[in-house]
Amino acid sequence: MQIETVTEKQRVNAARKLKKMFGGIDYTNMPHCPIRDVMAFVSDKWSTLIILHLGYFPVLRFNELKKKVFGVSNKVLSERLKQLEGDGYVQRTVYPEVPIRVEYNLTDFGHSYLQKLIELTEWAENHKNYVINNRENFKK
Amino acid sequence: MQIETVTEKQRVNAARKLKKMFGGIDYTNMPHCPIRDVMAFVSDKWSTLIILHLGYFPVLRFNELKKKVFGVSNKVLSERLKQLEGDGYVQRTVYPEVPIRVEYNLTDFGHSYLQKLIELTEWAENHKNYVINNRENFKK
DNA sequence: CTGTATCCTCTCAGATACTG
DNA sequence: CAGTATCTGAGAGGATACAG
Repeated sequence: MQIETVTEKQRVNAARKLKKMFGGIDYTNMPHCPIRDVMAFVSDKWSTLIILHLGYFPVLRFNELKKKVFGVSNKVLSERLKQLEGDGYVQRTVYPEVPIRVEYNLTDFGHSYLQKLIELTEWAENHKNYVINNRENFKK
Repeated sequence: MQIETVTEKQRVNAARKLKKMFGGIDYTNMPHCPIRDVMAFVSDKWSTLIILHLGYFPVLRFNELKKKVFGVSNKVLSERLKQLEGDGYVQRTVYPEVPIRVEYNLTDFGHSYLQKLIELTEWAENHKNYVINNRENFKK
């Protein structure tokens, strides 16, 4: 697979942004690092899967999500949905019928995040084989 | 904080990409989902921190990394570096001096990934306060 | 200096049963 | 249907000591 070259201009730009990110960090006294908070929140497998699925299926109910997001347990799905709702990514709508019906969909903010997530997923898809290849050769 | 609006065009585009991603998925028989593999590999806290640091400091030795990537243990740092090397993100160079010197730096592929990571981190930085705000209000 | 080996803790998540 | 409650196990990761 061909790896697209990162141009000099891109690298300079990256360096500038990194400097902005790292600039204020004091390694000797760092109760919590902003970058770290941010990465922790991005890096939850189930949350990202939930958001991607709600991107593809605009509205889903609890048990529909449970089927789509294969392998997730009641507990974790419930926890993550509450968290995603609390953070503003997901809207939860209750229809007080019998039996009760609850629908989930992305908010505008959720869609904004979805864009980033798709970009990342695309990148990963495109380079998956390259990584797998490397990994195989490295073992030898 | 102002959330930038996701345009209709962007949403349509996202839907198209999601369709491509989700299109081939059979929920009834899915030993492993490609999206999932991909997300798992993206979503390791220590790996992302290592890559971001190697983006900012072009070359780092083992113990330097250990100081910068605050809180990481020998074991985990060593594991992740081996993995990142094996996958092709990081180059490891040994100088057989006494005492031995080992240097780590990003490969071109690593820089390509770094670009994506920075974009994501920037997004997260920009929306951090919005999320924290939501979270506070949700508790009430 | 750059790791590896070992042990040990402790969280997270899966399974199951149950409730409004 | 949409979750909550409880229990349990696996496994990730921290601390420490040690090796090349």
